[in-house]
Formats: sequence, structure tokens, C-alpha cells
Amino acid sequence: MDVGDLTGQGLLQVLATLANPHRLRVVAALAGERNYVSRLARSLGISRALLQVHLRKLEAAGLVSATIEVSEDGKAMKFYEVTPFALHLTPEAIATAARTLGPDSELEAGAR
Amino acid sequence: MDVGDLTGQGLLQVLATLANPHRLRVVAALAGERNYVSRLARSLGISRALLQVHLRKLEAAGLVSATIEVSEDGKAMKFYEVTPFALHLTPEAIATAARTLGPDSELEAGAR
DNA sequence: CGCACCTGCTAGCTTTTGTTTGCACGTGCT
DNA sequence: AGCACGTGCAAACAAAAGCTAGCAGGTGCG
Repeated sequence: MDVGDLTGQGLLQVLATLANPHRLRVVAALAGERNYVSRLARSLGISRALLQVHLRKLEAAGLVSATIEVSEDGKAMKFYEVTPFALHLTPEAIATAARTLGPDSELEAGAR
Repeated sequence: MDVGDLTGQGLLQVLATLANPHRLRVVAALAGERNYVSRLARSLGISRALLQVHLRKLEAAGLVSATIEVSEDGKAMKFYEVTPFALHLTPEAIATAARTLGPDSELEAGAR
């Protein structure tokens, strides 16, 4: 996953998703090991409900992915893992992505 | 400017700052040419007041910098330009930055 | 002086985002 | 059955972010 692959909207979504301490910690935690919701919530010290909300956002942005697995003792658990991504953010990259975002009135030439 | 230079807080601030369509466009516009507030506002098609708010945030995050210059005809103008930055965002980089952010309860080992 | 530029600020409103609380359903073990 | 563990969802409230409108200041020129 490269920044070049993202449309302005996509980049915006990724940025907005990562711009949150909880979600940053979630990514950090999952970078070390895949984990299931309840355990991850305990490990991060936040409520399960809250974690779920953040996981949904992360998944929507394509930063993590989930797999449902049945443990030995029959419990259905949802394992999350990080998507290996690499965002190279520079002013130029942003300028490129911004073009697929929505015209900033596009009068550059005429603006004196 | 590298991601390694940033503390968790700093990274968070940069992400939060970039996670906005207007500010993304501002960075994109300034990547092409330095500009002063009023002209930039016209070029982007937004109000000056709104642009100022966003510029303040961008400046606070260290993504742009301002210089006051007096034009030939005596008007004091504030020119903005982008800070050349390069943020390499990967799960690992985030994991590192997250450590300087605030402990996620730190019981990793004991969490079964 | 009046108009066209430039700059700056902020109170107050709207919109979005984050968080809690409470409920639902499932399995296995005692 | 009761308890401990897993899952899911959503209403309702709290907090943060975004935006507008309106005010202030300055210069130069006809």
C-alpha cells in the first residue's frame, strides 16, 4: 500500500483514522501480534464497545483486517491483524493526491 | 523531518492536522508556490477567516511557516510556504511512536 | 474622504466524532 | 441453572472540530 495508490478521499480517510490516540495504539498493538477483540481491549485498558468502534474505523480504512476463528473450546473469536502499509507523506505526494480530491476552484492561472 | 523525530503527541498532531480536506489542499497549493493569505483564499475558494484558522493549525503542527513581507506598494502581506517534510508511516513506525504516547496499561505479559 | 487592498481576532452556532451504557445472542463448564 | 467467557449493536449523552459573521486594525490611491 503506497500513498500513490490512494485517491484524495482515501488518503483523507487513512489520515483521519490514524489521527486518534486509541487507534494509533491499536495499530501499534496489532503490529506486534494479532489479537482478538476482548483480549485486545483488556490489553489496551479500554472498554470492548469502544474498541469495537475504533476497530471498525480501522477496518473501513483498510488498515486492519479481521478473521473469525473458533477456539479449541468452541468460542468464536474475531482476530484482527494489521495490514502492512507504507505511507510516504510529503508535500508533493499530497499535492498529487489533492488533485483527485475536489477542485480548489481551479482558477490558479487567473488569480492575480 | 522524519517520523522518527516525532513523539507520539507530535505524530498525532501532524495526522490530525492533515486529516482535513481544506488543509490538504492548502499544503498542496503551497507545495507549488508560496503565497499570501488573501490570494491563497481566493485561489482555494474559501473565506479568508476560514483559511486563517487552518493555516494556524498547519503552522502549529510545523507543516507550514510564515514570513511577513511588505510589498512594493506598502501593503504588509503574510507569505506562507510548506515545510519540506517526509513522513514514512508504517505499522512499525507507529508502534515506535506509540510508546512515547501513553501506556496502554502495559500488562502485555500478564494478559492471558 | 471613500474605496480597495492587506492583516487579525473571536463569540456563537452547526456538525462531527468519541464514549458510555445497556441490551442481545452464543458456547462450555460446574 | 448460573457463571464466565466470546461476539454484536445502537441510543443517548459529552466533547471536539469546523465554519460563519462581524468586528478590529493598517496602507495607498483617486
